[in-house]
Amino acid sequence: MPNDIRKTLEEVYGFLFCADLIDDIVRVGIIQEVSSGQMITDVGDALHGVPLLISGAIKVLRVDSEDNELLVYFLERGDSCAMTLSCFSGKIMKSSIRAITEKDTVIINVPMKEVSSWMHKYPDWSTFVLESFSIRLNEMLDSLDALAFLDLPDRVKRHLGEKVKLHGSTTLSTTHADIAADLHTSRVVISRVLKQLEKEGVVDLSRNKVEVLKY
DNA sequence: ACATTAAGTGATT
DNA sequence: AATCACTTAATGT
Repeated sequence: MPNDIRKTLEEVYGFLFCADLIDDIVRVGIIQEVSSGQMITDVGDALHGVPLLISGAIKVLRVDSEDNELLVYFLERGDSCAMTLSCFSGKIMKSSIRAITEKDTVIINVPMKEVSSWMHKYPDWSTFVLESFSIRLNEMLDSLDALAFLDLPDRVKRHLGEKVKLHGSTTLSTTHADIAADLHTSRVVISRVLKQLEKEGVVDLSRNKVEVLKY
């Protein structure tokens, strides 16, 4: 099994991390396999380590006082979470986001104290941390733009496009209510928007399924 | 056949 | 674009 992990790690992170760093990750990392739709982290949870995504996808959500959600961005293979990376002091912090698996997902969890020493030990690691921040920040700006500048039909289209890319399929197993939750709106308005998109030939609708025809 | 959950719709703000 | 109140349709037991 450890050899297996090493191989996948090399596959996903090999071009970023030197062999020594990969050795260290294998040594201290804890493999976590999570099935789709599971909440991994909630707002207020203590962050004990840095998760490195091996496969699958995770959606990162913001939550309001009434427990309504808003999708911030997705994390994919090779990504990590900026939230946890920000604690390189080694101090344990609390999460300000909720993380839910979008598909069956494998992550390798690195304890916080290791991570902080790697910042000095491995230039590869500090580069990875800074690059991750940069990517996350840009993704967040994209989401902010969508939220501020796009009307709902366009936001729905954008969201569907992202899901298609993520799942590698134009057939999405999702409900109108799920989409509504991600976009922080109500199911009724999503149903209406989707109906309109169906008339325009953009999607094909059936129960628990959205077939994306144009994106 | 019945209950449950998803989706559609008109009216109102 | 949101909410209410209700209907219709699909699916599981």
